[in-house]
Amino acid sequence: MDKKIIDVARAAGVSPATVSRVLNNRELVKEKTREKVLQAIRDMNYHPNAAAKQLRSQRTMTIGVIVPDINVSLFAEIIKGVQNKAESKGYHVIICDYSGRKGREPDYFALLHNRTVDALIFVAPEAAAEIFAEEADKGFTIGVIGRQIEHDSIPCCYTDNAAFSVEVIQHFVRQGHRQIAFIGGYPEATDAFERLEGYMKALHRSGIGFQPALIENGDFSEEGGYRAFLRLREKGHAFTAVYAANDEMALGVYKACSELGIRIPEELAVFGVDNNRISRYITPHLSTVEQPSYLMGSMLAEKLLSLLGEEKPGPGEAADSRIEVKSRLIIRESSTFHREGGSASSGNLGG
Amino acid sequence: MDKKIIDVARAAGVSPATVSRVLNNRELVKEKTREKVLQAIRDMNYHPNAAAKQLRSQRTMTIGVIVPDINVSLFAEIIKGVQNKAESKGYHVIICDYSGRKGREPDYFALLHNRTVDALIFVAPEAAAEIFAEEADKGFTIGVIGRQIEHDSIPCCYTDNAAFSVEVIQHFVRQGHRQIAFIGGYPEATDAFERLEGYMKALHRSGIGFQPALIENGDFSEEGGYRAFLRLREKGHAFTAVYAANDEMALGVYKACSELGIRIPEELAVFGVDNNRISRYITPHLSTVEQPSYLMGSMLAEKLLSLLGEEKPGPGEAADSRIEVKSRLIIRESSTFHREGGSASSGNLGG
DNA sequence: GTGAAAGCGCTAACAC
DNA sequence: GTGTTAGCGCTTTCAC
Repeated sequence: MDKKIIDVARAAGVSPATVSRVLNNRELVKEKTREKVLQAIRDMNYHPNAAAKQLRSQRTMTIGVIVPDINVSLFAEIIKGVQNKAESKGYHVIICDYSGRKGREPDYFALLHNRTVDALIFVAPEAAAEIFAEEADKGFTIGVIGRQIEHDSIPCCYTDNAAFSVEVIQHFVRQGHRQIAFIGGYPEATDAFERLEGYMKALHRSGIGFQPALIENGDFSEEGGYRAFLRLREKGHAFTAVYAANDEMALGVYKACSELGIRIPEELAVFGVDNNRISRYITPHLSTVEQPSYLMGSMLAEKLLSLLGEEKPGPGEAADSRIEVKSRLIIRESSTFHREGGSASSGNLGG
Repeated sequence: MDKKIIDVARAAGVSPATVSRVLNNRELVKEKTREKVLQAIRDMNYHPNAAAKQLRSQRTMTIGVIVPDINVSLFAEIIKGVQNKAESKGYHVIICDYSGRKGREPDYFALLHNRTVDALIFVAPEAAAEIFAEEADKGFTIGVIGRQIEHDSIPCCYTDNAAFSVEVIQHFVRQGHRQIAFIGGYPEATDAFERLEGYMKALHRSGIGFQPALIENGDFSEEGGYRAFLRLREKGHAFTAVYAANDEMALGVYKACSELGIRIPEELAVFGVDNNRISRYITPHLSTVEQPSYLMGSMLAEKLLSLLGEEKPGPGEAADSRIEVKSRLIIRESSTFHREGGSASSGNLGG
């Protein structure tokens, strides 16, 4: 078996309590004693048992992050942001990938219930908001990334999906587009929904108004975007531009266009979201929206960690921490072909 | 505070020991007693405290995975493989991303020393093999992915880097290439080194022999590949094909070619490794090698988990678990332009 | 088949 | 400043 604190204590000629004090630099310890203890620790290569420490101190020094898929760069970057911040404060991070397990998010609360983690960060655009509120009300420390949560003790870090979507549509309109289609994500995903709202708002402001026929849902996947695009075409309503709620679905549009011989951007302008690395390499380069994902992870982790440091706020006491971060449009070739006139009749797709 | 086992015991009218037996379905418990206990657990929404359980049982039911960068698809897939297998056996996974911390791998052994994890999986191509051996000899359970380790109690799962590299070069030779350059990774990375060995072996077998001037190291990054390619050109030794030890560096070659007006594959054939998703989208599509990354993660996790289940093998007792998996070439446009003749003078690059 | 009791290795009062 | 002691919540002999 490993060495324990009592062994170190004996070797240093002190009590276990003093060793503990040195280990956690809690109270003052005489410099000479501290040296002796440190030396003994080094000599015997002592490592405090994490479980015992956790059991006694009631803290695990660990936070969890729940993401839809670690193999999506956006989420991987968020994780790195969280991890970096957490490690700098002496915390560990445990990552849960729930790909293919939509709706199982509540399972992860067990990590909180059995005290495996001190706090949990959710990146779960489609989970019902109530499940978060319920846990927070029980006194658990949780945070959410990528969506706004209306709950005083749930910090969240998000970007204004509607705002940048308005910019995307305005960009299309400036290029002369009037018939603009939208491909959304899962119906329940809040971020995709907000992007749809921005799309409609912008169309309305531009005096264009929206056509229900120009809206389809993909499922955030390339294949879903591909099929959504084909459905849009089948409806026979002409359009000259497509705004896809993420880059994956935009790639699906590329695929369909390649099969159908539709030229991007001359015949169809395309815009995505996420700044997936592929968007920079594919031909033509895909216009997209960059979210500061690493920053979002880092900022929310910081907020949560500081919450863990404080005394638990009483029920109803506000944590007051909604962090909004800016996203920016990256305009590339796929959306920059200026159309003459821009009248409805210039549409040459659909039907 | 949360409910504890004694609360459940009281509610069910039994002793804590019995509740524990039900929880871990250890020994036989009368069906009726078990029902009562289960009901009480449900009623009070009881969750056993993980730290207490760990401290008492000396097992954390957690394994760790150390990867160079979670935002590299190859590693993300390995992780998913590990996670999937681990979860199916009731284990948690904790992931450590050491990007930008090359050489700090030994730090992660602390996870083992303080019993935060029961086992550790390393995906660390450039770490010194001795550090693993040292830990394994101390009785810790560790495994390695992506390289072969000559140590009886360190299971590993790897692919034959030299073998597929030979195939890559043979493919080039069949296309008529004679002057073939190689861009390696970090000098210490075992996988990149084995790819270099395969490259040299194939050249030798084909009766071509190798030119030291045609070998440069990148650092597995796009930028590194870019610079390595420029260095190769500066040396003035003509070549018509490049084998890059990973796709990232191949992308760097693409970038350089684009700037210099070199056409791929007509003037230069390119081959990468990893089947990075971008390789399928970039123009021209990049030929590459696909490693079964998810499978590697899953298989090694299974091996390690089964090791944890057994009694610790005595020192010197073999775990006997080197798992070799097959990789396959994916030949795309970047390497399929057949050259006439194939004489040395047909080289038109370099100088 | 079930209960009593003894710790797992550590930290936090509380003494001194 | 440092030592003593009492648990944290669970599992696991050992009785019965």
